[in-house]
Amino acid sequence: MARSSSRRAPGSPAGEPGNGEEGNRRTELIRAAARLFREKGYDATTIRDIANAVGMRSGSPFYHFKSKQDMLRAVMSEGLQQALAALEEVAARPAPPRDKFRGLIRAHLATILEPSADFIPVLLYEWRALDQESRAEVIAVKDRYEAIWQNCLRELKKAGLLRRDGKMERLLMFGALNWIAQWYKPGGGLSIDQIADQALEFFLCPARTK
Amino acid sequence: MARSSSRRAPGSPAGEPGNGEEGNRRTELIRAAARLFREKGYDATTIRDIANAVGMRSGSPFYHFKSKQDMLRAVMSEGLQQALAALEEVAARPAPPRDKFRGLIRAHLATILEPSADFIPVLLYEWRALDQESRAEVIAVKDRYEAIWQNCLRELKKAGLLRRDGKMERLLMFGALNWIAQWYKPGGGLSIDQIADQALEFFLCPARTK
DNA sequence: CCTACCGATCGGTAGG
DNA sequence: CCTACCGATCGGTAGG
Repeated sequence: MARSSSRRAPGSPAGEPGNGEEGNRRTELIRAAARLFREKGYDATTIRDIANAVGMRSGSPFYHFKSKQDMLRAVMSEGLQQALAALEEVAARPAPPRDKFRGLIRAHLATILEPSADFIPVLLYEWRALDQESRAEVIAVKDRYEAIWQNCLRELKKAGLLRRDGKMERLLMFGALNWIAQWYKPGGGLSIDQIADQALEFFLCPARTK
Repeated sequence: MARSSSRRAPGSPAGEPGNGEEGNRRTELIRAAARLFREKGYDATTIRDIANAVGMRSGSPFYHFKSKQDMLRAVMSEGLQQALAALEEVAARPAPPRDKFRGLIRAHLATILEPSADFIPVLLYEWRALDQESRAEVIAVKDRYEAIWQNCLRELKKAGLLRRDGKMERLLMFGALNWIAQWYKPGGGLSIDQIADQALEFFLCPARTK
């Protein structure tokens, strides 16, 4: 029952009357937590940091979350669900393998590189801070996320655009893409789409790349 | 002056008489710190954890290091210097571009995957925990480490084994390789050399890969 | 390198 | 959602 508040659209404006208020405060807290967890790490972020970021006092976040761990779980779980939804939308659109692959790369890079897209970087780099019990919930969604990629790799191989389509290749690609979050600065030299194109060219076989 | 103790060989046995004792205790502390920083993160690791790991009481590490930050700096800085030495040894041996590239990959993977090789993973994943003042010292060594790779990429391109040899390609490769530290479990299915060969095949152009 | 300790800060709670 | 607070723990130090 307490979970049903997460059904509300996360981006809806705060000015509206009715039961939207509570969900908006919760969403504000999750966003602030995601940003701080990414910038300073889970352990270096205090409840007081998060509360201050949304104009609350130190005890008040516990009205919305039962613990700091629960905030981390929410950041990772809800962030990954949004990322999966975006990826599924791309995967559902019919397209040749190479175009679909580029779409997946773009969606993934948007998820980890766009300003205020802190959720998945937190998932990637704060995983060990998540309690053992909460991990299964996230892993279940991650499996679906990875399956979409593995399907795409299979199609690419069938089309002769990739030499191997094993788990190893998927992990090498994920590493290359996820690492970008470590050095990319928004507003720098390259746009997300330009980076996506360069990664695409790096991953695929040159013979039929055009 | 205080730094001169780091000249001592880090692996020398502890049983010997003379001035070797102090350096060995310091080395034990750095190793324990590296392992704990990697497992739990810098902020989640306490001085007491590190002291206990080598059989000391909580105040004693401060006889060897002036602060917890100083231990992190030592882990990163001395770890990277060792990694650079290993990489330079490979780079100095004359070999065709493809073989040299495989040698670099193997050296790098050994540095991040071998049991008790915790130093560079700490450098990679705890960077933000390092004080601003200590970063320059590490960056200077990192620049030399990266220059070796960039040189090798240039030779690979000249030999027609690589399409592009820019900074972007180096970063994509580093990401793919460094990410392996996130999922690799020693004693699992693949050896480090087998992983190196698969990565090599993934990175290079297929036409002349054999 | 140990004993004994300190000030600061942390996650979390009671009661409203 | 705030006020006021608590027990626990932390990095670090003095003195030996």
